[in-house]
Amino acid sequence: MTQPARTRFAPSPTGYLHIGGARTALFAWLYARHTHGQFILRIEDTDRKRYVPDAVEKIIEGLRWLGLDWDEGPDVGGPYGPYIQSQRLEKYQQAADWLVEHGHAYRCYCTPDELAEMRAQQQARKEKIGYDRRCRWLSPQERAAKEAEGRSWVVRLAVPLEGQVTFHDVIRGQVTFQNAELQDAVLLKADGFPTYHLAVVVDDHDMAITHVIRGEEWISSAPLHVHLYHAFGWELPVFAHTPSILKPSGKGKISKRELTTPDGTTIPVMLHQYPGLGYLPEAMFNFLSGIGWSLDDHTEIYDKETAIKHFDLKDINPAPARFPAEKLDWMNGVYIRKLSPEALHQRLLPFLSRDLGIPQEELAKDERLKVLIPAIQERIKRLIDATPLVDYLYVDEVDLGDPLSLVPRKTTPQETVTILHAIIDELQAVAAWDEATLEQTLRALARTRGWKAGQVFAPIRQALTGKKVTPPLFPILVALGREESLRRLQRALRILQAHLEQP
RNA sequence: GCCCCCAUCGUCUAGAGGACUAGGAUGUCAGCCUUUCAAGCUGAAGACAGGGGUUCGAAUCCCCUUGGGGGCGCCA
Repeated sequence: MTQPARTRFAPSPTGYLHIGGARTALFAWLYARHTHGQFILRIEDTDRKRYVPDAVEKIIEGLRWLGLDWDEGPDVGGPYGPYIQSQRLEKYQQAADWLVEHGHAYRCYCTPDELAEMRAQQQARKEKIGYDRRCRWLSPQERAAKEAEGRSWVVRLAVPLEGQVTFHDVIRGQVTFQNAELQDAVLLKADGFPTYHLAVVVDDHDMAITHVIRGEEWISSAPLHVHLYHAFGWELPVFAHTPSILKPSGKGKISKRELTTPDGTTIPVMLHQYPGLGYLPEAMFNFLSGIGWSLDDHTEIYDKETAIKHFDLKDINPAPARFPAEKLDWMNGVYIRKLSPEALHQRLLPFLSRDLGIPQEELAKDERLKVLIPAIQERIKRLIDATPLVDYLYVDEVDLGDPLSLVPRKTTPQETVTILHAIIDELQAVAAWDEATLEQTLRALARTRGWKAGQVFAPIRQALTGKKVTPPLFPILVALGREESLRRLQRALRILQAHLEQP
């Protein structure tokens, strides 16, 4: 058995949770649960300029919807709190001071304007872009002078000038960078807030995180973090840089607040958009876990417990993946079909209520709807797909459109009038109004009169719903009841006849 | 431009030197079923990016090329 791991998901509240972030969180959660360790939620709100007020709330909502839970976090507390970085500022400031005192970092007095100017010059001379370390070599006297001027300063990491750093990544193996390629990154900003680099390292160490699981966009700053761990004399955590999820087009990774178009259709990339479209959280979980990881060589549908049992970081595929949107729809359909009719009924209520403008309580009691649930269950991929399959129940008069739409293929309008008459006669006389009896009766009618079943069914479908595509007829007849069904059939017949009598 | 990561059917993936005639899924197409549409079942087409090595043997190891992704901020 592997050692219990402490993993964390550390989103920045500069926006909402997107698919890629959710999948990374899911992997970190899976690994914590797999090892019977802990999963921690930490909020990295060190960028005051880009802070989005309700982002934390939305992110938490999204993670919970997905079915993730955390042992420690801003909302649940824990022994290593606080779990919000803006509440831990002293820790970072102390850490930065310590680094400066011990020669691992230095104060830099350059202003943003000076830095911009420096970069512009580097660009003009086609030199490598990056901080030229001018403040690293300042003499004590020069420093004293800068401070006397009252200039503000940032703390920068003094990276080794030569040699290389190597770290081990569970899903990529050894990764090596030349120190000469590294920047003297800012650790503490002029406003006293830490940058990501300082804050993650300090917090991951403080919170006893054993596995740093994050998106692959962090690979290039990992060497900086390794140097920080070394400077502090701390033990390195295990790194796992998760592959990014690309747009369905394959061009670029999925980014915040962007809707992507594969071939005309738009696909939401923010997690919070999915519940409202009628995707089930258990389907979403299953689906997301299957991007960059697979249970085995043939299992597609599995629950959380099974995933936990099989999951391992080292099995993550390092290659970036496109977002396979079509597969999500298929999988969501699978999960919808797995629901009991009662459960599906419950989950459908908010969507139908919204689309039909009918209070949920009213719909919940509607027996007609219940009759139709099993029939629509295998016909929808998302919860929002149900509305057009039941909306005809809730209209006073069906919109028949062109009266000739009542006429089936290979049938004349006159013949259709005859068929409708026969249907109405038959249904008025039918002994019991249940699916079996109705089917028997109508099939018998077709047989004795020499009509194809479709010639009888098509006009009924059209008369009752005004649609060409609907769930099966008999549940609809039962749902509407004898009286309403006949009323709609008679009205359809009248309209067709009237149409035929016109010159 | 420089650095890093990556490379199996259209797409998501299995594959850790011989078990590969490269497996599963999705999507597509066809057939069956059938009252429409679905669902279901059957079947088909469909991939190791290219080139060099290493080895008795390579999808699997190494190198190069190409292609994709990421990074190069007082953003995370």
